[in-house]
Amino acid sequence: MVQRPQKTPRKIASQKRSRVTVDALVEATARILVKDGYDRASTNRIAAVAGVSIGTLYQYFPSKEALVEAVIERHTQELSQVGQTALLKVAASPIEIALRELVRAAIDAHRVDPKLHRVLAEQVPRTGRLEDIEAVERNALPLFRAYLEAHRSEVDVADLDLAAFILVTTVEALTHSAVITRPDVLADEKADAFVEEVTQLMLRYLGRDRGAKRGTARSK
Amino acid sequence: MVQRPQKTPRKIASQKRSRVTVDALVEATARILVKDGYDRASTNRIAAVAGVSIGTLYQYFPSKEALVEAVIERHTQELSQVGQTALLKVAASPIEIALRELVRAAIDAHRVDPKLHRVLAEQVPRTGRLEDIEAVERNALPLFRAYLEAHRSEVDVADLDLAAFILVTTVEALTHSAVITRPDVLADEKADAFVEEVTQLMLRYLGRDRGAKRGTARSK
DNA sequence: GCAATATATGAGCGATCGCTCAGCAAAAAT
DNA sequence: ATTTTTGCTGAGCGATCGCTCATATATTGC
Repeated sequence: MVQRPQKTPRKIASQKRSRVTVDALVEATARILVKDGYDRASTNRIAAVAGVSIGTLYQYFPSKEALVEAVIERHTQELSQVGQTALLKVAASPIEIALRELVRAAIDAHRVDPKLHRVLAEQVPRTGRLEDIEAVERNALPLFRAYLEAHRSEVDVADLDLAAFILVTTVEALTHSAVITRPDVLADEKADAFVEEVTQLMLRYLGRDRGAKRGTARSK
Repeated sequence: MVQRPQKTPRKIASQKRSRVTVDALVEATARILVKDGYDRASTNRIAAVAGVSIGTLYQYFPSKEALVEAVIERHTQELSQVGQTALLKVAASPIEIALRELVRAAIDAHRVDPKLHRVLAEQVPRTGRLEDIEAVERNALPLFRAYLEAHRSEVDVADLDLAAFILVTTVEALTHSAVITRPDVLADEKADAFVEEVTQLMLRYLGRDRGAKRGTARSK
């Protein structure tokens, strides 16, 4: 259990057969993480579920951490993809339109694989190379900042960096919390209200939509 | 390593001597968590640092999880204390004053023991009884909701529950992120600007301070 | 076909872990 | 003073873990 494993894999998958093996290992890791949690996700078990021997596992992943990192990498890519696609789509739209779409996208992203997302967020110790899962935010922040910059005239804030940080952090936290611990606020009829509230939170902060009539078309 | 330990301690500290022991164990656990991380925080090591035998440890804590839970409990209490005190202090103040104070309090709370806070947030697997560290939020939410309710006339939102959830989650996420991953935004000169931005985010959302002059007295 | 290379196997090592238990020591009750 | 209760000790058990390595099997290049 002492951690003095390699830092790099001994081999890199080159033939098709081995690429299949690598995929199976990553997929098995994800499945076990979801089903049994991080602590019970032993490398022996992962190899067994992937249908390969433990030795094979260590051909391509130098440590358990590397395996989990691959899962995080894959998951993060999927999330970021949703976000980037959404940002591209609304790049030319005014903030009133764009922010609403981005909030929707953030929720969609968290729904890609919520169970895995939860495990990664709650159980995987962030250590070494996976210091923070919030790599998604790191990806999203500069992109969103660029959007704000392009729409500078619609936006009334002193510090764009700070504003981008605040908004990205806020949206991530709210969608995360909603998906993970408050599924009720995302139930069918209520989901729109939630999107609307978060959108308003952002719009008003940016100095738009001030004094808009409120309390209409929102229930409870 | 199989997890079939007791669920309750065999003994409960009754004499002063043993209460000292219990304190030492909790304190040692916190110190080791900070210094070595969760994985290396073994019960044997904890007992050694606390200066008691491993057997004694298991007199008062049925499992490693119970020990960590005690640390979380203690830490959570301290945080909640800061929040509750602040809320009491501003209970009668208008939201323009109160929210700013609450933001400050949230930052202060996260500064109580940031290193421990970080370890608890990032490394401790949330499993079993410690499903979510965000118990702080669970404590804060009803209190803050009550404050909003008492100031209903100053607030223009349709759904108080939803608004309270959004604001509490947002403030927690922003102060957490700032303290943990962006200490730069809390540097001396900039801290006030950060407080101000977060306060404005909340105030504007609640329908106050619309159309206020911005871009003054804030730098960069 | 045959060597060379790439891939896969799995028994098992060394380390560590969480935890138990039989016995001893101090404190409280009698 | 003696018994009873409470607190403390630590060697070591059983389990599991991450991981290595000697060996075997596919695949590729010639």
